[in-house]
Amino acid sequence: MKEKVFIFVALPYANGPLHLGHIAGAYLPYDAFRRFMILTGREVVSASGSDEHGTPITIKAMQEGISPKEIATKFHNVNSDIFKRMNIEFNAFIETSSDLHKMVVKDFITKLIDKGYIYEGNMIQPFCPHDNMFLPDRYVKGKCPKCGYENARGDQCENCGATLEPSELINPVCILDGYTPEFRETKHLFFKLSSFQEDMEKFISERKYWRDNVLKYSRNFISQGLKDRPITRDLDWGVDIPFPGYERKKIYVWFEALIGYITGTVQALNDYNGALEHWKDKKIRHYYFMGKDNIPFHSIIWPAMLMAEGEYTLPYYVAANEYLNFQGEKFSKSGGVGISMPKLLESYNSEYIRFGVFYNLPEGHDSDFSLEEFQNKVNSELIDKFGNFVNRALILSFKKGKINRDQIAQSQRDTEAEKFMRDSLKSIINNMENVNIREAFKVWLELARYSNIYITERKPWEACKKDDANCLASIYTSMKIVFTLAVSGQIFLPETSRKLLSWLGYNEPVMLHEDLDYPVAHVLQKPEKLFEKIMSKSLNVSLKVARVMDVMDHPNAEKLYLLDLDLGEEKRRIISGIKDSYTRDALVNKKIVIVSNLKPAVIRGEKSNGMLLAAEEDGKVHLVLAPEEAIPGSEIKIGDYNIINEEISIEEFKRHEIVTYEKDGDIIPALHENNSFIPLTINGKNLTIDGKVSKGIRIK
RNA sequence: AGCGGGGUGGGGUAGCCAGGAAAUCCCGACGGGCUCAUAACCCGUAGACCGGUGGUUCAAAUCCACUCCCCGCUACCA
Repeated sequence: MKEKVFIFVALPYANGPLHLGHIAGAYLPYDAFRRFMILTGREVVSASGSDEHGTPITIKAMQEGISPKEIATKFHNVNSDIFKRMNIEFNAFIETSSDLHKMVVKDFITKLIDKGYIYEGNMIQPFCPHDNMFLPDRYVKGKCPKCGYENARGDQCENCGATLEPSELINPVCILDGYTPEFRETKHLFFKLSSFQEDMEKFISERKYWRDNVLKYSRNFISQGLKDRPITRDLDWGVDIPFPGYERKKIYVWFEALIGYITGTVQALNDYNGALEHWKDKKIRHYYFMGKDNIPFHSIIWPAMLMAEGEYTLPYYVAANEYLNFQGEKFSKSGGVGISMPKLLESYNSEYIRFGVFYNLPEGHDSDFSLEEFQNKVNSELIDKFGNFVNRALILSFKKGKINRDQIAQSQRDTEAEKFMRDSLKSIINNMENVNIREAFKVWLELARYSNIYITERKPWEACKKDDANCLASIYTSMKIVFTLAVSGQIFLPETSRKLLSWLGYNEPVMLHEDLDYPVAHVLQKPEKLFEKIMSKSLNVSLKVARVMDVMDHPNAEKLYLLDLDLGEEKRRIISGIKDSYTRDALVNKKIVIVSNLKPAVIRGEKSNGMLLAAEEDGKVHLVLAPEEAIPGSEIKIGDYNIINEEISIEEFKRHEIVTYEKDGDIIPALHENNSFIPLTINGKNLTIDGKVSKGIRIK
């Protein structure tokens, strides 16, 4: 009978599209592990879903004038699509606003109430009379009573680090509308987490095989003493509470989202009672994947909830990853750092993205993702090393025709290569078994590198001219390695592996085990290229031509202008500090160049949607100008860069050094990179600089 | 302020928890080889006193103490 395994991933919050950090931190490692479990013969049930309730979604909905459900559904669909395109698969991907989930939660909580782990208590909560709602602690800000910092949040002061209650703040205000909140007493249900102090200590001490980061966080969390936690909130978007007197409240999201794992199991098996029976089956191992911020919820709180429930199986493994940063900074949608998955998928093949993430998996510690390194690694390691070896072997084998195992006698070098291959395979399996996905991946890649050396040393192309024995043995051994790479590669690069296997005549997934059998080397059709190299480099800087329509003085700033710009289809207003160098009349109708994908900024009370390019020398500003015939709104070309047009922060823009550069006697703007200068052009013509400037001046 | 991560050849990294001969891999530089292969592949050379100081040890990039930098989190977000 097949071993059963449950694999879960933290539910993504449905208030925005996932970015690469989420994918690397949880979903892709999960997907590799799930594929591995299936390929090694386990019967897998896996689940995740959209976490759709909670205040942030209701607020976003209010701001956009639509219902919370619409927001949730929108991002549920966006994220489902991302998973599909990334080949990240689930047996069930639920929505927490579904009837099924509400039913599961209700049953779960009822059981906890019956067993006495839920009690009623009162707490003082800030209430905004203007919005007519209770506010989460962090939605209140005011002066810190400890250090006097003006912008302290209701839960903690960022300046001195003090943990606060919203009611302690001096002059508290609601961050949504600035009104002063009232403090009202409100009753809530509490989960008796405190009664699991000893059980949790024991639970954690029994899980020495977990990763260090998880153990550290968990021990730290427990040692501070487990406190009871409220599990209800004064909200109208969430799961109802099956308890009299709570008709106008909902379950707090953290409590309810965790129960989504049970909902997911029910949905995957399509059998309510059957799924719950499986949850009671202690022989089934439960694996959880998540980012590090989610550790205590999965290593402490959820296990405690399960202990309270009494019958369900506790987590076997909690795999938390660290963070993937983007070019040195944390991914942040709102801060304009990083690229969203939809954009990334527009530019790159999902297999490349998977490769790039596995290569840099933030398993033991934070790691960094930069587009440049990503392309470099895809080109040099995936395509040059792996792709090329596979291609060499396939072509040799295709030309030679079918080779049967009985036909060959391996040389010592062949046996040595085969041993290396076997050891690699064992190591991949072993590492995957212990959820060391990064290491497993490295071993897989190392096998490809080794194999290039092997095939170069054996020179089948030469051997085949002399004697058949060496020719056949070396080709057959090479193909054995290709087969091994393809089979084990199904974990990481499913499409590439599927393609490879089909060329070898395997049209179904091939199960993974230490004694892979490959009796006949036979390449059915002339092999195609597995990969195309990433040729164009990407740059997330969108520069556009803009015609100045009107110029006004900034109402609250002496040195600033407001410029109304014509960008073809679009009109924009930007703010610029060029009053000392340009009069209003000198500006009107000029064709200037702006950074169009900058995150809008508010400067002295006026909103600026972009920034113009100019060089400043000796206090005088020189505008970057587009040729007279340039069409407003058209995009500037920067060498052969592929321009990604995604909102960026000013800091990120400033990393790109645009300078004045002398070419054929003219001073023109160019991007300075790796000691070379790439001119900015439009329709093949260089941009110009207004007035006389020296070369090498920074443009900003 | 608290918590977390990091400082290793020109750039990016592995190794550190379980200390041990020549510190890994990719890019880049230089020289050579090969031609089955996707301007690939293979070999070789130069280049790192492993942030600093002190300690433990026969032995430290690796353990301990102190110290100096960097970055992230403590806003909705892994």
